[in-house]
Parts: sequence; structure tokens; C-alpha cells
Amino acid sequence: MDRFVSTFTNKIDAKGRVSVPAPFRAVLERDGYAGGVYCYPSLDAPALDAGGERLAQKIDGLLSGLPDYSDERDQLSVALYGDVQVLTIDGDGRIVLPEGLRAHAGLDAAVTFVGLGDKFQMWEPGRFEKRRSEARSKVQVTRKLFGAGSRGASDGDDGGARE
Amino acid sequence: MDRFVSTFTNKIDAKGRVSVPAPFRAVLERDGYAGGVYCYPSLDAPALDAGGERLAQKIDGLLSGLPDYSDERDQLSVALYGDVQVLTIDGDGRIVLPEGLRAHAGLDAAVTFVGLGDKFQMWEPGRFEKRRSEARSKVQVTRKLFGAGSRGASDGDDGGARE
DNA sequence: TATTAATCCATGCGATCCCATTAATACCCG
DNA sequence: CGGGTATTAATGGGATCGCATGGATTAATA
Repeated sequence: MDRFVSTFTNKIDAKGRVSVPAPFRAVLERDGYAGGVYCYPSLDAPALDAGGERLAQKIDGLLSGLPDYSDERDQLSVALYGDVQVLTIDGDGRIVLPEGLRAHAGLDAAVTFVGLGDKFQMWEPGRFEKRRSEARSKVQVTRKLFGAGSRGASDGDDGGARE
Repeated sequence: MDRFVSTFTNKIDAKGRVSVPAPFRAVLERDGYAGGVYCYPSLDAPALDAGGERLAQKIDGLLSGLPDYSDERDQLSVALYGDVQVLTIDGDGRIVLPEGLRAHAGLDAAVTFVGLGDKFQMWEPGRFEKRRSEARSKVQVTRKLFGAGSRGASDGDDGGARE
């Protein structure tokens, strides 16, 4: 498998270390792990975005779409690259979260790692629970928008289950 | 055969393991089994949805339509990827259901596997029975609406349940 | 030398693998 | 057609391995 999936919650120890979930580490390695995890504050959430090479390239891709020396590009560069930190994974699969990043996500005693395909996020467990339920109800709606969308078969309704 | 059909009920053992019905395992393999079963809480029922690669690609398909780094995409990703667990099937054809998933479906001592074509659901046997009988009476009604009703057809017991 | 960061080591719990047992079904042979 | 056997699936238990976690030790910096 080559994408980040599922959620895991790990503790932050006295030294500020957290274990990156083993499955995520596996993904990072396949992704051309170059000694570090790219990590930066999520633009629109109290969380941190992180990923490997693929994520880095994606960011590059976004910027390359904009004309050089444009205001927009400068702003975006700063927003995207400015706060990026490269976190190294130690021999035991742990990273240390710098104070700045911890603050942005309100991280304290534990971290919830959330797989999002080609990147993952780190949340304060409590906040994530809240966000998750929001996202969930939103999907209910989105789902209806997609309507008969791709593949009509068993889609319209999940087996008609209702209770 | 390449679709999940019928229902089977298996026990959860002391370690939280359940045997995936052999016919379902066969389908998963034909479906390009990549080492795991994708599983997540059903959106509108106290049950779990699960499937193989085909299901995973369907999820990807939903997201691929949205622009990277949009708020909408992030939210949808959380709901779709964040809730998904990749369950590995051990050498004996069993999976382990994580606590979170078990809770959502109210799973305790046994699991009823319900084939739904290109995915299947896992129910707490009691709840499923209830839902099934409801569904049945609904069909009765629908049939009357259609008027056609070649009466009595396959009424007895929509089979499957082994044991 | 004091302090902080990085590396190494130890441990407990949970997940995974392997093997044994039972039960149900298909198969073969008398 | 009946009896018996071989196979496959489900389940239970024991042993093993890996991961997350905590602490100690060493290296680096001021």
C-alpha cells in the first residue's frame, strides 16, 4: 500500500517525542524517504500537515502553476514553504515536534495521526474528534450531491439499512 | 463469481478475531487483494462497510475530482480516509476488528457478514435480524406499489445464513 | 561545565503467526 | 445406495514478534 490511511493516536513523552505510526513510516519509505518528514501548519485547521517526497513535489506543482515573481506566487510560497519544517525520524521511529508547530495544533499530551491519502495530519485528539464528526455529517450531504454519481449499483443507499 | 452475496454469521473470539467467510475471501482475491480489507463505519447504519481494491478506488475516485489543498477536499478526506481502517487477513482468513469500529456497529460476540455486491457489511446479528425484517416488510409494500407482484415468489427465507 | 538534543537500550502490551481441534461437506469405493 | 474417508472452513489456544513507550547514555552546543 502506498497511501496514508486510517487514524492512530500516540503519546508525546516528556522529551516531546512521538512515535510515527508504523504503517505511516512504511508509506514514507516507499515514497522515497529522504531522511525527513515535511511538516507545516495546516492552512485551514488547527492541525499539522505532513508527508514525504510526494507531498513536497505536490507543493512544487502548485507553485509552478503560477507565474514567477507574481504577488500570488510569493504569498503562496511563503505560506507553503515558510513554515515547513523537516522532521527527522530517529532510530525508533519517533519525531520531535518543535514548539511552534505544537502551538499551532494545540498539541499537548498526545497526537492523533490521520491518514489523508498522500499526506497525513496531526491533531490534538480532542479537537480531531470534533472535526471528525463534522466532516462525517458533511459527507452525508456531499454524498447526496454526488447522487447517482459513479457506478449506480449499490451506491444510492448502503443496502437500505436504516434503523 | 466476483460479487459479495449472501449472509454468514461468525463468532468473535477472545482476541477480537473473526473469520471472514470463505466465499468473501475468494471475492477479495479476485478483486486484486492487496494485503488488506478496507473497512469503515457505514454512514447511515450501525454497521461496517468493507471491501477490497475496487472499493478503495471508488473512494479515490470521489476525491480525485476535488482540487488539492481545498478545504472541501480536506474535510472529505478526513471522513473518507480518516475513518478507513485497513484490516489484514491472517493466514487463517481472520481479521481483527479495532475497538472503534466494533463500537460503531455494536459488535460483541458475533458478526453477520452481508454481501452487497461490490462491498459487504458487518452487523451485530441481532440488529441485522431486525433490519432484515423491516426491509422485508418494506419490500412487501413496494411490491404492492408495483402491482406486479408475482406473489409468494421467494418468500420463505432469503437463505444464506449458515449454521 | 551546564544544558539540550540525539542515540541507544530495556520493557510491556498487543498484534501476528502457527498449530491443534472440531465440524460440515464433497468424494470415493464397496 | 450406504459407509467411510479426504478436504475445507471455523474456532481456540500457545508462542512469537513488532511496536509504542520510558528511561539511560552519549554527543553536541553554549
